[in-house]
Parts: sequence; C-alpha cells; structure tokens
Amino acid sequence: MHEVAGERPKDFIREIIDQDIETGRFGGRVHTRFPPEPNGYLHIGHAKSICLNFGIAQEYGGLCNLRFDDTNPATEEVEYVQSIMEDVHWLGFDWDDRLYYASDYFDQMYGYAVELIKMGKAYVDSLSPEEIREYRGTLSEPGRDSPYRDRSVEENLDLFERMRRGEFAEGACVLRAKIDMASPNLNLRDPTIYRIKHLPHHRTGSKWCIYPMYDFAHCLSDSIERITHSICTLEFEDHRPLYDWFLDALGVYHPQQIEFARLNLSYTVLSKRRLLQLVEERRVWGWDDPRMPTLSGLRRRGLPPESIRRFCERIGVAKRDSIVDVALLEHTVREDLNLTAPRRMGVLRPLKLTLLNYPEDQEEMLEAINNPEDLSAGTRPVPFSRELYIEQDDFRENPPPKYYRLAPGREVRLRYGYFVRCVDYRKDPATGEITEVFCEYDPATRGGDAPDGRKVKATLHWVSARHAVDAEIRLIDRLFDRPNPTEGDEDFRTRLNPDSLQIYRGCKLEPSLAEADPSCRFQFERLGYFIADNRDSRPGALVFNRIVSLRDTWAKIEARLAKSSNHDRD
RNA sequence: UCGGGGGUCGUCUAAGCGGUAAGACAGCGGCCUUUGGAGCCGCCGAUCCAGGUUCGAGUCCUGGCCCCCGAGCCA
Repeated sequence: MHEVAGERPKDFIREIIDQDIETGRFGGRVHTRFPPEPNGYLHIGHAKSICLNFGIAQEYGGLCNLRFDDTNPATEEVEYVQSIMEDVHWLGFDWDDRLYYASDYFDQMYGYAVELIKMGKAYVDSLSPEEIREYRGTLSEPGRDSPYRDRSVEENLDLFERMRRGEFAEGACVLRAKIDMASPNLNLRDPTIYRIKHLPHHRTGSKWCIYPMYDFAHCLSDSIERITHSICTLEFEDHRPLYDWFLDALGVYHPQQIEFARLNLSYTVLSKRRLLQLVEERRVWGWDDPRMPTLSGLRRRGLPPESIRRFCERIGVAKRDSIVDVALLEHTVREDLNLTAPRRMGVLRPLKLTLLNYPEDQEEMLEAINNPEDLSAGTRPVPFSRELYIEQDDFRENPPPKYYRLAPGREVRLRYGYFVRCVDYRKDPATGEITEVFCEYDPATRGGDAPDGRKVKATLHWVSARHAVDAEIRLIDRLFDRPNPTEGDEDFRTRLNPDSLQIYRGCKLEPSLAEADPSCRFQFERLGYFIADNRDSRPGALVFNRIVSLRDTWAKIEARLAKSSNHDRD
C-alpha cells in the first residue's frame, strides 16, 4: 500500500524551514536551488538532492533554480549540461525560466573580489602551489603567513588586474582571502578564491583566464539568486564558516546553508569518479548502461521516474551516514509497476511443448486479462495452437519436493488456456538436456477452469510457436557482488558481479509485443517487468530489458533446498 | 594528533523538545490465488558504553568508545 501523504513526519530540513517561516526570517520566502557541476552524468544520489530541493519548493509554494556550477573549465562540457537538463526533466521537475550558470556571474564575482582586496581582506599570493601547501600547516599544526600576505591594496589591485588580463602563467599566483592561517578549520587558512586557467570555458569562451573557486562562487551565486536555503551534502559542513565569511565580509544577502547525508545504495557505487572509471575502462557499455545507477542508466533499464521520486521520499533525509538497501528501490518499482504494467506472456528459455491430441492445423484465440490489478485495462486475444513454447525451468524430469510445475505424468494449467498433462518427453542423449515435451490437453478446461472442479498446483506461461515473435532479453542484476563494494582494501572493480548482465537470444514473445517500444513497460507474467531497450530495440529486432524481477518465492525455496542438501553432505 | 559532524530493529526513517520506542524494507510463518505474482494476517527485531539528574531518560548532564568528513590552484 502507498502510505498516506502528509503522515510522514518532517525531516530536519523542513523543520528548519518551518521555523524560518514562522520567524519571518526570509520574509516567509522559500527558494532553493539544484547546483550540479556539468562534469558528469547525474545518478540516483543526485535524484535525492533534486527531489529535496524541487520538492521543498513545491511544498512551500516556493521556487527552485537549476544552476550549473561551472567554475572549472578543465572538467566541464556542454554534453553534460544537456544530459543534466534531460535527466531533471525526466525525473519530473521543471525549473521554468530559472536556469542559471555560475559563469553568468563572473563579472559580478570579479567585482566582489576587487572589493575584498580594497577592504584588505584578499591578496595576491605568488607562492607556488607546493609552497602554499607547506605554509598551510597540517590538521594538527597551524599554518604560517605567506610572505606576500601583506602586499599593499594598490599592489594587489594591480596584480589581480594583471592576472585577469592573462599576464601570468597558470600557477604563478592566486588570489586568496585573508582570514587566519592558524585556524583549526583548514578552509579558513587563507583559502584560494581565484586561480589562473588558460582554458576556454564552455559558456564564456576565452573571455576569462581566471576562475573563481567553489567556496567563493557558490555562496555568491546563492546570494545573487536570493536563495533562502542552500542545501548541500555533509562534506561541506566545515565550509559553512567560509560560506558565511564571504557573505558577511561583503555585506550581501545571506542564505542559510544546510547539510544532509548523501545517498549510498547497497550493491552499487555512487561516486562520479568511480562511475567514470567504469565507463572509461569499458566495464559497462556507457553512462546509460542499464546496470548503471545513473539516471540515464535507470531510464534505459526502465525504472519509472515516479518510482525514483517515491523512493527518495521513503528514504528520508538526515545527517547520519547510511547505506540504503537497494531492495527498497526494487520494492518501490514493483509496487508501481504492479498497478500499471500491462501483462504479457513471453518465454525466456523456450522449451517446445507439443499437444499430441490438438489438431495439427487448428488454432484459436484465447482471451487474456491485461491487468488483474486494473480490470479496466481489459483483455486481449492470444493465439493458441498445437505447438507451444514453455519455459525450460517449468519442466523437470525428476521434480524435487515442493516443485509444482510440469513433470512426467503431471497436470498443470497453461495460463488462460487449458489443463495439460505430460505424457512423454525427449532428451538429448549427449547432453541430457530436455529437448521437447509432449502433453495431452483437456478440451473441457478451455480458459483454465476444470468443470469437474479438479485443481492443479501450477499455472505456466506459454506462447504459440507459430505465432511467436523473437526477441533478445537482457536480465539486469546488481552491478557488484556485495552490499558495500568500496569497503576494505581491495579495489572496488574486483567486486563486480560477473552476472550483472545476462543476455538471452531467441526468446519467444506473444505477437502483441511485436510493435512494443520504450514508451510502455510490461509485466511478462511470472518473469518480471520489462521495457524495450531505448537504444537497441526496433520492430523486427526486439530487445527487452528486465526492469526488475517479480518476487520469486520458488527461487528462495530452491536455494534453501540446495543449501540443506549441501549440509547433508557435510 | 586538531577541527567539524554522527551513533535507535539486519537496513532506512520516526518518536509534538522528559511520559507505552513507531513505520517501511529485508527475513521468517500462515491465509488466499488461473502469475510460486499481487493481496491479507502474524512473528522476529533496536536506543554505542558507564555513571548522574528525575516519579520517569532514546531525549538532559558528565566521562568514555566507535564511525564519517577535512591539509585541491576540484566541486
């Protein structure tokens, strides 16, 4: 069941906002922003932040900006800004005309830097990067003042202007805030606020060769946009004093920075660096590989955006580090799809089943329910004939205990079809593999009910061999083989799950799927939820991804059986 | 070692700012079923530790312990 909206208690951020509204701190306004750096693709961790920022704005009747934090031309590209906009939209949020770039404020920021210099609160340092590091001190020892710390305002103004004009090589000097080289907070030991980079910027071209650092650019961007609550992740906690310092020093509008714990998901990694590694080393097909936790990967895999939003609501927002079980995501997806996905029949690993007493040239249409959770979805005709395919897993020559499916002499139901009893089967003598099963059907059970009231313990999905369409099916599993792949000494890349992607060709689908495209998600009965691949699938050459499997209680029983028989051998 | 954060069922999140530790996921068991699906019912299960204040502490105080972040001219 879906939880009743509004019953969930508020998280600490919304409590802060409530208080600020009560005290009239920002005139009752709520204005947030989602500020990605366009240096990679968005992943589900970003979805948490997007849902938080855009969600809060919606709830409070406020606004949320999309702002690209593009202050480092060395790593940023338009390709990424495109994908980020696409992903935010896909997730279901809209920034309307509130699309901004930190680079739009380069002129203003330059002006603010000049102001700081004039106040004697910033200086040009000509120490080398290595020297700056040495002078900074360590976690437990204070730093020392740079010999250039006391340059005159005039000299600093002149030097900074010349930095801007491109008179210096990269690394020759930087502009630093003059704060406190002995501060226990390293961020306050005269942080760099401008550095030289002779690189074109994807928006400002070659206009600038000096670029502001995050700490300087971010608080000012927030201030310029009149953001009320600047929500970011925990690692920025000890940057907050610096955020506040710049704004106070300049005497400008001052938003509140609030930090929350970023999302971690079991069996996956969510760091740009590691995801980039997977892509560059070709361990996955790309950023949108259906196994990737990127939004483009999840989209390709078929997860509905609503499910991701509901997942983000469910995990909550707090300050403690945590690893959310990916099973919760899967559960949320199943919950949505169960209600909405039309049912179809498809066979992953076909096993021929011939009905010995069904006339060779006969065929008929059976009526199948599209969605038992939503009868308004109606029914569809499914063709039936003498030769069918069933799932290899659904026949066992020697059925183990608790196995209810087809076996020699046993009767089962073909869904929406007939009761069939296995009278014979054929086996490849070389491999021992079952190659064909022969059954007799009971014409009186058409539709799946026996007039004499007899019961069967299993219902199998099937497709008519003559009418089936072929497809490739990709089963997607967790990318890593353990809950926390980055824990311990070993490289996370040694923890990849070798079975994260299983490709089956020659799968057989009911003919109504012939024209399927990525706009619709289906449940293939008893197998899971599937979607046509948004890159590789086309009519005549269908490719489906499994979004998520159905809950499989038989698999659990089987696993337990295997385990206990192992025990017996011990 | 210094500074900043954080420790509640296996997991995630709650507990109107001192008053019966709650929900969801996972796990386990049952009912039901033309998907071994879905649904329904039940069970299991936690306040880091030690003191203190109090009629009463997850919440307040003291002292420990453990975990995360921080020494980019990255964000």
